[in-house]
Amino acid sequence: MDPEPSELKRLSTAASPEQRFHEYLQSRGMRSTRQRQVLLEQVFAEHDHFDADQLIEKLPRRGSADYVSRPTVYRTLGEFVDAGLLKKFEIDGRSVYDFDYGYPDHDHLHCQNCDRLIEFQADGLEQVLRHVAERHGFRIKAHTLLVEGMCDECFRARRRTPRRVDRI
Amino acid sequence: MDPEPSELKRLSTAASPEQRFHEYLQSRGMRSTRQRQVLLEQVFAEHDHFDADQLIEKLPRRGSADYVSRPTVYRTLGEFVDAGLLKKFEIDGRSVYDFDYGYPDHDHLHCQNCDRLIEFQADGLEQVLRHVAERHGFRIKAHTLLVEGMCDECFRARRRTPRRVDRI
DNA sequence: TTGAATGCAAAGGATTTGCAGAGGC
DNA sequence: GCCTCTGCAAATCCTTTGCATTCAA
Repeated sequence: MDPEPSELKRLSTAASPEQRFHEYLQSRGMRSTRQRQVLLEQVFAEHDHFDADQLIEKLPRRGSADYVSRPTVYRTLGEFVDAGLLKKFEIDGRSVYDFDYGYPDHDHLHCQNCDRLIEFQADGLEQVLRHVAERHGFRIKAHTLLVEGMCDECFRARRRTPRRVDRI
Repeated sequence: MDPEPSELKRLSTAASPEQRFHEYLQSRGMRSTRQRQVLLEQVFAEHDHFDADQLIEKLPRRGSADYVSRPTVYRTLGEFVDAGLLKKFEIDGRSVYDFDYGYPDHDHLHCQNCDRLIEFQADGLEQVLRHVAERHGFRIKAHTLLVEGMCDECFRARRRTPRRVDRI
């Protein structure tokens, strides 16, 4: 789950994530608090997938005026997902958050060797899904496609100096 | 996560899951115990995805001669995955096990309304993935495609008697 | 016989919740 | 001032682990 620069470019969109989130808050009678601001800024400062702990590491520490507690981080991430800013999925039992707003649709390759997450855009996928949905009368809201395997780097490295990784 | 009869037919394969598992055990110097037998039978008695709790509910209770403890259930499910009999993925933070041996490749539609998991075979998917793998020099070992949305039944039901489901 | 496997109890780790005080609007 | 939000501490939920005992080979 090591963050790395995304290959995908940002799409220009009507509203910024900040604007969109504020609309979301207003429409629900929710308040714009310091904590929500801090998180909004930190999350959208970088454009990469992350989990709760990785986010917390980057936040001001306990004692700082901008400290945000762990429960609030979780609560707010849930709100971002609700607001359509982030997408959430799971790898090995932990939640990973990924950008869903102002980003082109994409999925991930997960290297079981180095744990890296690599974004990709699968050309034909949308069509395949549309077809499936039609056949089953299913209304698609979202999808997560996670491909497990070994990335190119690890494959080459292993060929040079073979070492076991998975189990015993 | 309500189990329901699979639409997919069983493929005839060289060895039965039982045979395959015994080979797996032997090749690793592991033993064929009563608990592993009980689990093997219960799991392959039905051909449907399940989680640990659903499996445990169907097992003999504490006190029975065929009782299997929770830790052993988890340990053995891991062995089934290792042996290539089951596939494991996650929905809402809990592990779901699905048949991987003697079954055609398939993925799932997950209805966010009734929580049902519907299997499907996506025709073009394999090709799409092969293409992605090639482009990224990625060696695919497995994939999980989970499509979230609303199943036909729920959609129709809701149109008749609209009721909110997701949040508040 | 002997080392692998099990059950028990307890630990672990991520995430959530109850609640009293703080703070937007 | 009212009602939402936050931080704290503790709880929850699923899953794993340590260890003494049981049991397959």
